[in-house]
This record gives sequence, structure tokens and C-alpha cells, in this order.
Amino acid sequence: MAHSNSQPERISDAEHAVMEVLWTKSPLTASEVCERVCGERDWSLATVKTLLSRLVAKNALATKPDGKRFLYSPAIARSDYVGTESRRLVDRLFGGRAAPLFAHLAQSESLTNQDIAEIEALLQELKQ
Amino acid sequence: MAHSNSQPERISDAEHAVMEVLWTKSPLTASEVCERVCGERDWSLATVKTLLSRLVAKNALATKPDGKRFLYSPAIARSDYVGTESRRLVDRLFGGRAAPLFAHLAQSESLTNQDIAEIEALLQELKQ
DNA sequence: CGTAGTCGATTACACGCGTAAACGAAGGAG
DNA sequence: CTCCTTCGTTTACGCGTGTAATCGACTACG
Repeated sequence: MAHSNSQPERISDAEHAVMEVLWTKSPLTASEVCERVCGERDWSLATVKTLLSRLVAKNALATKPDGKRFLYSPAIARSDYVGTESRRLVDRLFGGRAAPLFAHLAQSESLTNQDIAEIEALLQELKQ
Repeated sequence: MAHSNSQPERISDAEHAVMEVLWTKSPLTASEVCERVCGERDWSLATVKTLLSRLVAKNALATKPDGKRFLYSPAIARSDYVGTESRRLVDRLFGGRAAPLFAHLAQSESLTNQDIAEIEALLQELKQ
């Protein structure tokens, strides 16, 4: 067996859009997934089917047969995905440290007042 | 002319490694760039030359002739690159808001005490 | 002056991705 | 039972990327 282990194969951009749909609601059929993204990304059902198959091959989705069709559900947690992607960026661009990333966001005024307030609150919690 | 405008064409992962070298020190010749990355990434000089050419084609590097060879220098600022890449991630994964990213880093214990201290200091400045 | 080394430019090639059409099996309608 | 629809699977194809080898020009050494 070639891919039975769950080595996290990289999820591409288009695939990620499909994952987001299923993280929001699952299980769903291919058509239902399409209903929720095909408009937004201007895709055909065929494209969604391809992406679903690739995600299954990557062990990112699980399938349950339902009659002749499949119900798709995430096989990896969104927080895991988000975590590895965030860390990848922080490693590549900021030497693995989060503070420089934060500094950069601050400098480029990408932080809203709300962001600042929330981060401050989180910091308080962390310090306890 | 096809590519005279500086529409920021995407810089790939391997290309980014080359950019980092030139952001650290420039201008450099192809061989000098190789000296600084070929070991680390296990590349041949030919690979570096390809990447340099592609970066020039993407208007990410500028060249000055020096005899028969070129001296390469960055044509885009590292902070710009880092900015767009960071924003891209925050948009894709956190709906464009920085606070959830921070929350995630905090939760996954990716924040060192030093990070926390520095971020706190930055927050103080921001609040003034 | 000729020849070996060194440049950038050109060409190569496999693989992943975005995007989809074609195909074959199965189930529902009549 | 037969045909249309609907699935998942297979195949397609162009582009970017990672990774290089080759080529033609130029230079420096002898």
C-alpha cells in the first residue's frame, strides 16, 4: 500500500477551498459541495469532483458510501491545517518567531483596533 | 513589450531562497549566490542560474553588467514581499483578521516567552 | 593566437495544480 | 426491461516549478 499512512501531503489552494466548505458543514455529497463553491470560484461540477478525489487520495477527506454516491467529510482538523500553514509561513519569513510577524502586521497597519483589543486580552490570559 | 510592468508575479519557494540571499547582501554574481545557498539546499550552480533568470523575468531582480557577467540585486523590498505573503495567509485562513492568527499561535504554544514580551511591548507603543 | 574555463541563454523533463471532458456503472422513470 | 440521469473514475492538457544539462560567446592563460 502506497499511501495508507497519513503523511500530511500538501493541500493546494483550490483544494483548500473545498476543505473550507466541508469544515463548515459535513458530510456533503459532491453536488452539495459544488452548490457551495462553484458559484464563488466559477467552477464546474467536474472540477469539484477532481478536487474531492485528490483530497481523498491525500487522506484529507473520508468518504462514506450512501447508495451509489459518497458523503465526504474532513479527515483532518481545520486547526491542524491552519496550524501547519501558519507555522510554515512563520518559519519561511520570520525565522520561526512570531513576534516579527506581529511587528510586521502592526507596521503595515494591518491591525484593526478590534484586533489590538483582542490580542491584548489574549495576552492577559497568557500571562496568568 | 509583454512584461515591462511590475505586476507582482508570484515568487516561488525556491526563488524565495535566492531572494533571501540577495536581501542579505547584494549585488552578487550567480556564483556568489550559489556559494551561499547551494550547500544548504543541495543545488547545483545551474539551478541557481535558472532561478536568477526567472526572478529577473518576474522583475524581482535587477541586473548590472560587470564585464561578461551580471551583478544581481533585489528589485523589490523584502518588507513588501513579506507583507503580501503574510496578508495572503491571513486572508486565506483567518478571514483577513490578525487576531485569530494570534489566537491560534497562542493556543498551539508557538509563542515563546520572548515573543510574548516583545508583542506586549509593541502593543504598548501602538496604544499611544 | 589558440584553447580551456566561465557566463548567461536556451532547452529539457517530470511532477503538481487548475480546470475540465469523456467514460462506464448504477439507479430511477416509464 | 430500456433509457436517461447521476455518480465516481479515468484521461487530458497547459502552465508553473524544481532541478538540471547543453550551447554559444567571451575571456584569460599560456
